[in-house]
Amino acid sequence: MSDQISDRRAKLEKLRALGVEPFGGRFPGVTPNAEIRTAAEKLNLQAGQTCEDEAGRFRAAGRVVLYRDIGSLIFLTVRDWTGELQFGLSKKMLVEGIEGPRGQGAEGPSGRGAEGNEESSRLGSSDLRTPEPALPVLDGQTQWKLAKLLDLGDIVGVDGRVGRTKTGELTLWAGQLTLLSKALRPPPSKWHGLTDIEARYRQRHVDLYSSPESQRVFLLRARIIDLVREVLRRRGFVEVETPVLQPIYGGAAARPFMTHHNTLDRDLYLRISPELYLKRCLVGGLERVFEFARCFRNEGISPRHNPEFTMLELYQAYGDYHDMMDITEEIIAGAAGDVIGTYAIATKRRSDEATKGAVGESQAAGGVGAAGESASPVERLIDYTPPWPRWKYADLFAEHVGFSLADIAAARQRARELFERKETSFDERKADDEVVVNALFEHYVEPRLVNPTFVLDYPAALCPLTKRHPHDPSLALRFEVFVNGMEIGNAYSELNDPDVQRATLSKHLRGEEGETMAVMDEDFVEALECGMPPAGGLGIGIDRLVMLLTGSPSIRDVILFPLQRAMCVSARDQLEVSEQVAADVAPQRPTHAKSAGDSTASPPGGPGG
RNA sequence: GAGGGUGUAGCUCAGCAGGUAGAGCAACGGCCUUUUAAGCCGUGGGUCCCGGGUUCGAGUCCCGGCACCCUCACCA
Repeated sequence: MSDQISDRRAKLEKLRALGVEPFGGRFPGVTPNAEIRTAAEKLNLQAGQTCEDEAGRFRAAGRVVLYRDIGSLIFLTVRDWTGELQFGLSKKMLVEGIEGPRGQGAEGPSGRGAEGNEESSRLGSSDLRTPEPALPVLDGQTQWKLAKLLDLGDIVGVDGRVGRTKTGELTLWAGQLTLLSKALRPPPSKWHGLTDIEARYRQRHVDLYSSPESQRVFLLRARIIDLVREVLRRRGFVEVETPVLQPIYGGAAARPFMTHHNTLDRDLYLRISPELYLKRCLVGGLERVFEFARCFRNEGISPRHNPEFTMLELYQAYGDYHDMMDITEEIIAGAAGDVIGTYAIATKRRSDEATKGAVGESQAAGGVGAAGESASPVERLIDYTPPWPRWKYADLFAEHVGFSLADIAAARQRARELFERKETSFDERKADDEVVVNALFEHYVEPRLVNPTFVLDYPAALCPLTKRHPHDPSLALRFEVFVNGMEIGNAYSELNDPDVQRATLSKHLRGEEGETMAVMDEDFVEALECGMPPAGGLGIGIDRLVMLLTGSPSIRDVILFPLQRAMCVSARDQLEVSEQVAADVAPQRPTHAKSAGDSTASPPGGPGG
């Protein structure tokens, strides 16, 4: 075990000996740091001045990120999820009790303890809730000793008054200091946070508390999802939940994860798409439905692919894919404008990629072409201002590939050239015509679609779940939206003819490597036979959307806990050490944990039910 | 699955012609009532990712493995 951890454990015992509970308890009435800052601005405090009246009293809490001990005076920089604030701890103030100790009831002045008051009025009369035992009020001497034992990473609370130091820094001068949680492991440096990308993914909790930029991404993700819900509710959609465990997978072309239900003794798949169930909802008369569907695809991992990801899917009865274009624009441009605050958002690259990656890239690209621009990272500014251009698939193909997609001979020849030059592993000899054409489309066209672009009217053979174009049955009423060369949305005028559906699901296209959308689901086709209203359907990759809007270079930067390989041996050793410590500590816990002794109920930490 | 890169103290990183493993921050002891990544004095801290090999001697060279990042392929 590292010395720093044992040092901190030693402090833990010192604190207990002083009568300080190191892991705190309920601490109601906390004002977020950002709010304290805003409120304090209005007080117009001079440097060196502390606010003497009620308007300057606050209760604040957060994690200690900087600790400056000047002897009889300690300054803490404390961070919560709204920002940072300096706490001032003065020996004189704490020991002599200049602020006067206040009991647990101290909710702060009226208007600020609102949260606490509301809770107590709601819960106060209820016998169901026994109030948590108040933390013992510490005398001034003990509080000062506590202040001296604080470490970076500890979570503390303070009741105090705002003021400004000689240098003008806004400071909450503590009348009372409360330890809310001791940190037994040291945090990463405040200035660098975790820069090791692997550590950021494996120990996301550390990444989050040490990097406000990382926290910001996930707070924005939540707001983007909120905004999507608002847009859809306003349009009359209802949110539903459909099965993740499915007897037959469908709705997309992908390899599934398999699992098994023991009691039913039946193999099941984790869904690759919610589509077929949401359409059953349409059959059932739920006319506008959506789902934030966690989907699972057993395929490669890349900066744009995670084995589990979140897809928004929605279906609107009596609509078509043009309605879906409007919704797509409203959702994505709306999220850019309302959540991010601008229609112009830059993409980013890994910061270390600029130097390290460039070496490998230029070597790899050495034979391919003189495009030495890869040496410098590309940051693109993407413009989400609606409306977005709408191009036909065939037109884009002709423009960028150089001949008509009807010229199959030319397409096959071009595909063979790419294959022979090893620019792609796609072998046209094993593929049907439409698959060859689409491979060229993906190679030549998609990377060039940087600003948001709708691509309309795909070859019907590629779209087994889509209604045919009324004037040209070789086309499907489908669009995909691309941003920064990446597909982020896909929509159809939904196929609702059960006979056509049965036929397309029965037909397997060659060239899809065994992955095909055409998995026959007789139960689904029977549902269509009951009559599904004509409808527009849309899917948007939420993770990718969040990537784009937050300028994150990898999908793993927008997924809290991305899947990682098993940890290496040394990391497991560390875990074993932790378990050893837990075993050592466990027997003495009851002296501090009151509930453990007097309760026959649930095990510690259990839900109690 | 193929190719390239990375792995050194709690964190961020140096070190390389093979010759006792370094800095800043963090930690530990001491001083300081207005600091701003506080400062000053002193101290401790390493399976140089793991396993082999070459060598008198390997963090450094060679081989194998693991993890992560990037590119390509499959896919959203």
